[in-house]
This record gives sequence, structure tokens and C-alpha cells, in this order.
Amino acid sequence: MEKADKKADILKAAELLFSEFGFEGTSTRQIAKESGANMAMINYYFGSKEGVFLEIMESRISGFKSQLSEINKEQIPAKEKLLKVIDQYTKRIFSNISFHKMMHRELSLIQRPDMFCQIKDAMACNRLVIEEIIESGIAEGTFRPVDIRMSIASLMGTITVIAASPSKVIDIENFDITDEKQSEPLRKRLVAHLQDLIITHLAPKND
Amino acid sequence: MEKADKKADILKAAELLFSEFGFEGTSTRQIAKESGANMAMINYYFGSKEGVFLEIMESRISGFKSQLSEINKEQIPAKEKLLKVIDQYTKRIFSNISFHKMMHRELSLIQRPDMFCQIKDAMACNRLVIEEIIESGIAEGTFRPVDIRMSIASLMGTITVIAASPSKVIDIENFDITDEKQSEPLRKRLVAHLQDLIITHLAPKND
DNA sequence: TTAAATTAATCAATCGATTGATTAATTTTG
DNA sequence: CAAAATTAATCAATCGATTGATTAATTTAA
Repeated sequence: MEKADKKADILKAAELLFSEFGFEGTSTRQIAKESGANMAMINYYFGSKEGVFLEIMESRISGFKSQLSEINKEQIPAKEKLLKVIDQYTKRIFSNISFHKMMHRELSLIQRPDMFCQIKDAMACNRLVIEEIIESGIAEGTFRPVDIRMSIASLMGTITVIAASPSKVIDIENFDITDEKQSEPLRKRLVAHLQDLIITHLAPKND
Repeated sequence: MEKADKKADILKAAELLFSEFGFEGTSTRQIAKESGANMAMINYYFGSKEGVFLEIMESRISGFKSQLSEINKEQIPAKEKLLKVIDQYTKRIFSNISFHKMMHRELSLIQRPDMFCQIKDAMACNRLVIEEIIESGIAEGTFRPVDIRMSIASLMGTITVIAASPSKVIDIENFDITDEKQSEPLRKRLVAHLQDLIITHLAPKND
């Protein structure tokens, strides 16, 4: 019945608070209160508020990095790979909304340059996989030549908009994206759209 | 030689700082220092730090709201309207990068619910224009039926990724997006991609 | 001269961080 | 095993620094 792992409690509470109020918008007192831990425990375990932030980001980033590369190794057509990548990528992001918000916000700030670079590297990792798939598709004639980087920007941008601020484009009242029951239909809809979008975009002209 | 309009100086400095460090990450002392004004001037003119923020956002939002509706009134084909909207929308955002970053960040936070709603309304305004264009195109058979909201999410998401954190997808060293000389080629590239993307996406199947 | 604009000085409140003390858990030792 | 010694975990209280905001004094301009 008793709380066993206060360290995990702090990380969990902090991740939610950071994602909703930002790093500077969250106080250590809030974290302590929400996690049920004493304020001093934050510095005891993580050294500082930034230490908490770094531990959250680094652990999430590491799990985020090498996710898609498995798909690229499979022996299936480029088109199939791309459809799979879209499905997996959205799954990963929808089940880590808080982290994705933090990551995404961090990229638009110029504080914490180290964190900025780490995230950029992780993004580059995933981008490279998609890039290679599209490139090989173009090389074998399955896809028509396009601005690959921009196409990837469209994929990631669409996902980010829907995941980080769905009400920006889709207005549903009292929508809780952290509730999988509610978010899964939206994700499915997103995947269907993205797959249709990218396939029609990459399909060779037949005139 | 003397500074004439300190009020404008404060707004200008604050907008840049807010966009780079966030609202909570920016102190009134920073704003005073960067604008060359005394700290007390901020409260003298705007009442509070939040007052500065609100004045920036409200003035920008009002200019952002009724921008696209003119295009929709023109007597040109839906396809032409859409191409025009993409060009104008990116232009507007690329010439107001700081505000766009602020807006975008504000939408991912749950502080300041009033601001959240104002931005949502402004977004809804622009979204409605695009929505109507695509709907009319579908009705007249120029476009095929698609998930309109998702298609708009792709347009806006792509623009946001490129404008707010270009290095996320496009890696250019020492790139200053606030310098029009540097950013205009990128915008042109973005427009070309988006126009191609949306047109191939909306083109009716010819089988 | 008088109202507006500007400044330096200062306010209470809150921030992140640290302290020393206390308790709980673990290891060592006889 | 059990007592002693050690380490880990937790706490309330408090630190100095910084925050946004306010005051009162001064300068500028009409």
C-alpha cells in the first residue's frame, strides 16, 4: 500500500507538469506536491530541477532514437515500409504525448543548447530512416522524385499538430488525448490520412 | 538620436525574448535591459509582464485573423485559391516568426486559458477559409473527397515545423530565419512543396 | 507651472537549493 | 542470531537570490 519508489513518482509528476506548464513554468514545490515527495528529495535524487528534466528527456530520447531502424531492415517494398513507419511513429508519439510536447517545445526555445542538440540528433536518426526509404523508392522507380526533407516535414508536422495541440485543427470538446480510449480513433484517422497523403504524393505520374 | 517611443521598444524586445525563452523564461529585467527602458516602464505602460504579453498577442492576432478571407471572395477556381492561400499564409508566418513561435507554444500549454481560446479562434478563422475552398472544390468535382481537417493539419503542421524549428528537418548551419535574405529561398521551397503536395493529394483519381 | 515621462530604490513573495536532524533500512560484527 | 555500525531515505526549516511589482523622487516637455 505504501509508496515504494518516490524517485519514479517524482519523474512521473514532473513529466506531466513540464509538458503542461513548461520547465520555467513548473516549480519544484509543484513537483513535490504532485508527486507526494518532499522538496528536498528532488535534489537528493536528481541534484536539481534541471537534473529531473534531463533524466526524463534522456531516458525518453534513448527509447525514441532507434525505433524505426528495425523496419528499414525488413525485406519488403519501400511503400510497405513507409506505411509501417507512419503507423509505428504515430503509435510511439501518441503513447508518449507528454514527452513529445516537452521535446517539441524545447526545439522552439534557445535555452539549454545541449538538450536542443540531443533532440536534434534523435530526430535526425528517425528522419534518416524515412529518408532512406523514400530514396530507395525513388531509385527503384516506385516513387517519383520529390523534396524529401519537405515531405518528411509534412509527416512530422502533421503528427505534431495533432498530438500536441489537436484543438488547433480538430475541435472536439473535452477531448483527453492521454486517454487511449479517446485518442486511438484519432490516431487511426491520422494514420489513414498520412498514408493516403504520402502515397498519392509519391505515386509516379502516369501520363 | 534620442529614443522616441519606449513603449514600442519594450514591445519589440519582449516579443523577441518571449519567442526565444518563453513567457516564464523571460524576466522583466531582461525586457527592460534589452529594450533600454527602465523596469518600471513596463508596469507604467502595460500594468504587468502579462500585460505586455497580451498586448503583443492581441495586436498580432487581430492582424492574423482576417487575412485569408479576401482570397476566398475572388472569382477564381478553387485550385488557384488554394495555391494563393498557401503562398500568402507562409508569407505572413515567415514575416512574423517570433509571434508564430509564441502562438504555437501557447497552444501546447494549459496556462492562460483566455489566450488559448483567442488563438484557437484566430486559427479557426483561417482554417474555415481553407475548409470552404476545399469543400467547394470537392462539390464541383475539381477535388476528390478527403479528410479536410487532416489535410489542413498537414498544411499548417508543415509550415509550423519549418518556421518554428527548421533545424528539426532541414539542417543548415548558422541559419537565421529572421533574416529575410536567408529565409525567402526556404519559404519558396516550402511553398513549392506544399502546393505540389496538396494538389496531388486533392487531384481526382483518373482510373 | 504642471502634467507626463522616466528613473533609482525598494517591496513582499517566491524561487531553487541546502541545511541539520530524524527515521528506516541495510550491513557488519561478535 | 542479535547488537552495533553504517548507509539510505525523508523531513521541516531556512538560505540567499531572483522574481514581478510598487514607491517616491527626479527629469522632461507642453
